[in-house]
This record gives sequence, C-alpha cells and structure tokens, in this order.
Amino acid sequence: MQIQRRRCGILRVAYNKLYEFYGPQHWWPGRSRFEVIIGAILTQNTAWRNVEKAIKNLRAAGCLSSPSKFHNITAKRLSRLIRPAGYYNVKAKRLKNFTGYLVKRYGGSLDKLARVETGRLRRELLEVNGIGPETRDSILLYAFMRPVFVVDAYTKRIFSRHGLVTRGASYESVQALFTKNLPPEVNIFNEYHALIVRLGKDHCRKRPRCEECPLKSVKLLAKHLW
DNA sequence: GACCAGGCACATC
DNA sequence: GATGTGCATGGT
Repeated sequence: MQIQRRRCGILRVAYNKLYEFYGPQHWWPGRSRFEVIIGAILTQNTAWRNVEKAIKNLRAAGCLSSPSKFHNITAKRLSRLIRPAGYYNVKAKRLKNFTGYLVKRYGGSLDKLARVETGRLRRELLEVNGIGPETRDSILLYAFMRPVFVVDAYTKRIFSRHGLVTRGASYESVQALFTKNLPPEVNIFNEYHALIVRLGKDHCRKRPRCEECPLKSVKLLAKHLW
C-alpha cells in the first residue's frame, strides 16, 4: 500500500521509496496470533532464521496449540526446544512470564486479551518481565493489529544516518516522530517497519554508503526539509 | 575467528 | 538519565 503523495512529509517519501524498491514484505511471518507473540520474544537481538528453527521445534512438539498448555511446559524442556534462538534460558523465562500473565489475568485467552483497549494493553505488556518497548509494540501491531509504530535498532541507525533522527534519541521520541507524520493505518505501520528491517539487513550494514540505497535521494531531501 | 542479529533487565555511576 | 554487561546460537 502506497501512501498518498498529497502533503508528503519526508517520512512518507522514504516509505514510498522503500515500498517501490522492495514491494510488500508480508509481515509478520507467523501461523497464529500466539505464534506471532512467541516469535516477537524469541527474535530479541536474534536473527529470524534462528527463531524459525526454535518455532519449528515448538510446533513439532505441539507446544503452540494453546497458551495454557505452553505455560505448563517445564522451563528445562522449553529451553531445550528454543535452543537455536539463543539466550535460551532467559527467553524460556520470558515466554513463561508472558503466558503466566495471560493465564492469570485472562484465563489464557488471547481473544480476551485482544479485546483490551490499546493504552491499557501497552501498560500491561510492559509490566511483563522480558517484554520491553519494541517487543510490546511488535505484539500490538502484528498480533493485535493496533496502529502502533515499532522502533528498532535499524530505525534509529538508518534514520539518524539520513539525518532525520538525532543520535541517542529515545524510543518514545522516535516513535512519536513516525506517528505524527504517518497516517495511523495498521497496514502502513506494518509495512514500514518490515521495510526498514529489510533495508537494514540488505544495505546499511553490508554497504553503508551504497550508491543503490533506496533512500539515497531522501538524504538529499533531508538537508533541505528537515 | 571475529562480528552480528527484528532486546531486555539489572548493576553501577 | 546514561553507560556497561550478561545472555548464546548460528550465519557470514
């Protein structure tokens, strides 16, 4: 989905450039809402291909059929299953912290959790030990379809490199910048974050000054407009 | 063999 | 509030 060009802010221009260059990214790659949430925790500071292996293990072991069942798996067994995703001891705890919260407050029902108002959901998820701002917002956007912009390390790196974000800017300030300058549409927020990650993986680490960077022209714009 | 990946909590200053 | 550190596997 392209953003209408009328009153194009620079972040909209950047989005359209990325979308023209890469096309839709079809995020989040998960078979169910529960799987999306599990993936969001497992992918913390971890390459997605390693997370896929862990999810495959969980699926094969029948652990993803219900959050309540998942919560009953022992920490030791869970650690073994998610081993390929790294940090398996901390992540096993974090996963169980989430399912524990879900079971305790909502009887293990993601449908009930899905009916919670966005502001409250934001506060509650952040209270779960192991869920920080990025994981929380990934869950809100990709599992519960709330129009929340997800900021990650790539977002800060890329947009500070292009002069749109100051170095060391807080999570909230970067998020506010995007929220203010984009139409509050789930599809746009979904695609934008995915496109930023794609760009980060594809260009900005391997070839920081690559001439073919889709945002090259945006950098020139930034000097005049930002 | 070094470096990095779709973070977070906790300790310390 | 800012900065440093542990957590760990697997690909480049």
